[in-house]
Amino acid sequence: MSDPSQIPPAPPPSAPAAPAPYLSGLNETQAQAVAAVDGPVLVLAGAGTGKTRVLTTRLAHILMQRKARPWEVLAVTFTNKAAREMKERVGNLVGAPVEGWWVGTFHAIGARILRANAELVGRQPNFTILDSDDQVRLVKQHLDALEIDQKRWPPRVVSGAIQRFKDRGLTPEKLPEEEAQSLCDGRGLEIYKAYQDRLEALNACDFGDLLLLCVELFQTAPEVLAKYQRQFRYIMVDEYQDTNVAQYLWLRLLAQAHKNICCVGDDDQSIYSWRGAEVGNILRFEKDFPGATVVRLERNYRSTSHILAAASGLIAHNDGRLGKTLWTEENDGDPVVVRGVWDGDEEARVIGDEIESLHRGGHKLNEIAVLVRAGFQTREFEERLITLGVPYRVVGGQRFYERQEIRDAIAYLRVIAQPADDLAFERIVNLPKRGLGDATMQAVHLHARARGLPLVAAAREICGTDELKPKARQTLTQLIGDFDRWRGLVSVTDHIDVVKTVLDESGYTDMWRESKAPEAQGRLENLKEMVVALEDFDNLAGFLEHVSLVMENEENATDDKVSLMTLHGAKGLEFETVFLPGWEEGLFPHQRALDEGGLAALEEERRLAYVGLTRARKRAAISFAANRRVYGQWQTALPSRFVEELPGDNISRQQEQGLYAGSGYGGLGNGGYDGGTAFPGALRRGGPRASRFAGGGNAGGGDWRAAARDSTGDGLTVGTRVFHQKFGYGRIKAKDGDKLEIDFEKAGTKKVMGSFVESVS
DNA sequence: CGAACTGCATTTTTT
DNA sequence: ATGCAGTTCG
Repeated sequence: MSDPSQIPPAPPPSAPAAPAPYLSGLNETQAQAVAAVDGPVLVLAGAGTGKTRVLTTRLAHILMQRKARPWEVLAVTFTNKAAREMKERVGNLVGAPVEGWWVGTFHAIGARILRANAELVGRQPNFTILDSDDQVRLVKQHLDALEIDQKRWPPRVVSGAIQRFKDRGLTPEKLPEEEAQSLCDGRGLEIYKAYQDRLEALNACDFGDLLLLCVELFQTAPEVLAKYQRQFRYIMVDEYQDTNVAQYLWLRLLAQAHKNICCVGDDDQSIYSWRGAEVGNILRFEKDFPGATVVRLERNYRSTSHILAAASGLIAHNDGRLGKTLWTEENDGDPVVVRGVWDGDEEARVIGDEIESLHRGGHKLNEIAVLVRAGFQTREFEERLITLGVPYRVVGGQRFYERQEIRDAIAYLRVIAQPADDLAFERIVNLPKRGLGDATMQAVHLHARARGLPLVAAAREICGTDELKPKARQTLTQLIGDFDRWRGLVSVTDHIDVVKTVLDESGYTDMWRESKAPEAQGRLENLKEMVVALEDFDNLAGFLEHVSLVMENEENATDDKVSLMTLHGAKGLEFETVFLPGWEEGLFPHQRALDEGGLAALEEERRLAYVGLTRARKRAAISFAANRRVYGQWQTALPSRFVEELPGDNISRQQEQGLYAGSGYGGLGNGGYDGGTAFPGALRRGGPRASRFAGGGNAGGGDWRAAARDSTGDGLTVGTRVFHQKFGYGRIKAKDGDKLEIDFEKAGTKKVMGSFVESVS
């Protein structure tokens, strides 16, 4: 085990005596994390503390000190982006691209190991990797076959459940009875098993299998495990807080021999429990790896102290943290702006105006982000920014390889590369329309089941019989002949030409060319783009592997645009200015989290808030609206509890926009809306509904939070008859602090804040 | 086989 | 409100 006080570590005799240049500029704890090369290490890296720098420097250090040769180093990430960045940065530190080391996502590395040992887990090395769409379709087929009510058990849900089993390392054999019972009315195990069997028959793996089958492989073939254990002298893991149980098992098995495993993560940024991530993995690290060195990176290089303190104050409301105290030497900067606005329109308007004025002042749009809780929230900002003519991009929409035409094209390639790929075959057998409809396919399916063959093989056989109508038989024979011919091309022709030929001769391109659909042109262009993308690969197989594992959007981040994205999407990024709209109870924290997940879910929402705030370098502005249209209905909203959890010293409520007056809305005049004082030019543009709010006054001044507190104990008890500016008269049904549930005579039951109503009887 | 209709849900996302 | 998916009718 290395001594953390060695900074830099004493180099071995063969290395140069002077401290390596790549180590300069690290702070003390960072250097500690880099130097602690042997034995288990946990690096708790707070937001903005130079995590990636530590990770890459540590890797470079291991390589430069000749502690290991490149292929003895394993570095795992979650996203391809992170893997790419790591490769690039380590290459820069070392001074040349590093060849031969194992860097990649869990899934990519899992796939690599599985391909090398496929036959040990019932697959062939060229197995297909199914994406989530395929998974759902496959599950649907089984639900059909087992006659399970798909209203009660939608394929998406069942597929998700199976994925979650796999995340937790649960093979069908290990699935606890009650888990199996609770899925598909007791037939959960049946369907899980059937699904797994089908994957094997298809020579396919889903994403979960890439890890779970690896774990199985390691457990059933000790000599294979031993080989990898010996090989990987040093293992590094990024974003450890996001690992699921399967990944944890996978890592633990691999690290067993040398125990040189370094996990980097931040429990406070764990926001993916809903997709199987186990914060427990990072919380338990020291128990799992006794004698582990734990290094806390607490010096933040990103944010001003106000932003940092606001974020720290917020996250301090969570229990069960490993605990870090972030600090910075940055200036105070501006306090975090907290702004209450009348409704969602106004929120978008205010933020839009502010973006515009920052831009006029020379602020890069690239350095501005609007981070929302849920995807649909980007819409109002889009509309506003379009009106203002401010360029923006919505990060994280539909991905290129998920588009219909791309998936169709890929299905053709999959059938060629992998004749047993039934899913791909079914997708394109009648695309473009060839007259191979349900009747034909039913016959093929029947035959396939009877003979235990993949669909293409069954189709080939059935064409030799007179089972099909002559026309269908002829078409199917021709299609299979085409497949054979295209397959023959692969070995003799450039793969790009193969793809062009396939798209051409199959009639697929023509199908879109002749289509009158408005989006047809765009689809054709996407297909062209895909062909261009092929140039980066040596062969079809390589391309298909890329497509299944490296699906990503090629965003040209070079254009100067405002980023609109979800809080989840923002993790790992930073911006000079960050807007955080929609901090309202029910939206953020999200109602679903409050209803279903209990305290754990609330804490995860809080971590999400923490992630959002810590994205900001210089400016952060939180906002919440008193009224918001939800599913086409106006609803009042209470400020998020997270707003109240922010330390008062680090926030500033913008007086001039303060629509939450100290006295509440009751009794204020019925004069027209005054447009506010900060943005006099911005006229209310809302629909007819908006005018109903025109009575909302702006008393200015006052602390709305104080108002909220004061509102308790002022006669608003259950049963009291009250008046609300928007909803009219009603009676208090329930009370929780200053939050009231009121049965309104006209508007029905609503939750409102006490300061919004006045007692009337 | 395609168009129109109905009903329904609508957090977060990577591989 | 809206969009999507599944179903039903022409």
